[in-house]
Amino acid sequence: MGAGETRETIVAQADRLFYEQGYEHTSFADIAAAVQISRGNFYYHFRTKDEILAAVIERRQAGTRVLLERWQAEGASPAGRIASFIDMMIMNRVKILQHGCPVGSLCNELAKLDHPALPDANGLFQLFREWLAGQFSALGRDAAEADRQSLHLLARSQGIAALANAFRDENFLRREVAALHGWLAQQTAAA
Amino acid sequence: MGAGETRETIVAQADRLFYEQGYEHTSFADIAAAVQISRGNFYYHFRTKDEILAAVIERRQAGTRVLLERWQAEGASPAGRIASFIDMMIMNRVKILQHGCPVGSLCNELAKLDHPALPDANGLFQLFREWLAGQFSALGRDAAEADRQSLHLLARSQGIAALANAFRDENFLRREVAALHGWLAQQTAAA
DNA sequence: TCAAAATTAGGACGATTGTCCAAAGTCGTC
DNA sequence: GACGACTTTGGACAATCGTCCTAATTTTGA
Repeated sequence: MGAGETRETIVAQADRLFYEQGYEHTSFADIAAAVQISRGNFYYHFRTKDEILAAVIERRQAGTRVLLERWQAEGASPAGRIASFIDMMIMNRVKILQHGCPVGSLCNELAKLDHPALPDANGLFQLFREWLAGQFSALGRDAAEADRQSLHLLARSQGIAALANAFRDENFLRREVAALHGWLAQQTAAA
Repeated sequence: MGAGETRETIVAQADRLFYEQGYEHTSFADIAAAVQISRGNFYYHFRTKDEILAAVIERRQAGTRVLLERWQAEGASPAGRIASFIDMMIMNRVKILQHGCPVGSLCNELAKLDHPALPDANGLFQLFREWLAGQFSALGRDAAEADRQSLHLLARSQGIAALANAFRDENFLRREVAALHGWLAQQTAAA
């Protein structure tokens, strides 16, 4: 296996484990076992745990950018694109019920650890924030109001993920997603 | 210092540290240093880390019950009591901006750790859930609808705390709290 | 006052952590 | 086919973790 492939596998497995078990709770041994390589080889690709965290965050940012670009290209209207964001919680409902929001839980953990990579993790929120604000702008809102609505939608989503995870309640998740669609329809009509 | 006082001090400091740094990231040494006792004395009061976590959760539950009873007694109406819950985010805004919601972040962490105390931590959510549902019932909702509105409000609050913490944005927090009051007024009018 | 009980101090323990290294293995290239 | 670069291996390392024990100290009660 080439070095690039091994590295990519390591980052992918670390990404999954950080989501499922948390960053600090996941050890080098855990990742090495998941990738089925020795801890020494692990060190060849990443010298510190911070390095792999940075790689995981970078990977998530790249994935998020791809996702947003797809929604941008496939959405027929700004409202339709925002609806894609909302429906993401339905698409990922199984994992959300099990492990919460990957962005929110990571930022929460890194904040507690006072970890230097926290701003990069918050950058994931920022990607969604700016993209959503762009959609609300396209709906006719001025920049400040578009940002406010973007943050409102982000917050609603975070809360839904947090409580759906705590109560393992899929009905609640679907109900709140429907409510968000209703809110979006109101915003569209008010434009 | 009597044993009861020492124990209480330990739990109080552990409570604070678990909130500020997270449960797993806080070591016995950290707590002992905060209380200014030796680790050996620490072990005299709590034999395992799980035991102290259980004590912290119990303490938070007791504190929550006191808080809810005070709101129950001091609130002039169900809507006023719900407003007390919403305003809690303003009262605790400094800590929320710094460390998020104590309940949400603890449940999130324990879920990742697959910790046996997770149901007890979720019980903190349940206390608010049932109390809020009681208020919405007093507003005339049937039990199922009251529970749905309770969960909706809880989720909104969780999301607000999560994003206010991530972006360290007090204006956002105040704005969303105001929006929640507006939502509450709508619910009251619709009763 | 003095022995018994309760409390505290300080260190030892095995396990695990992140980090690091030396040696072996694998691969493409001349 | 052999050389040099890249990749992998398994273990060593110091530090820290939760846990536990024994001895010293303080408090209590007769």
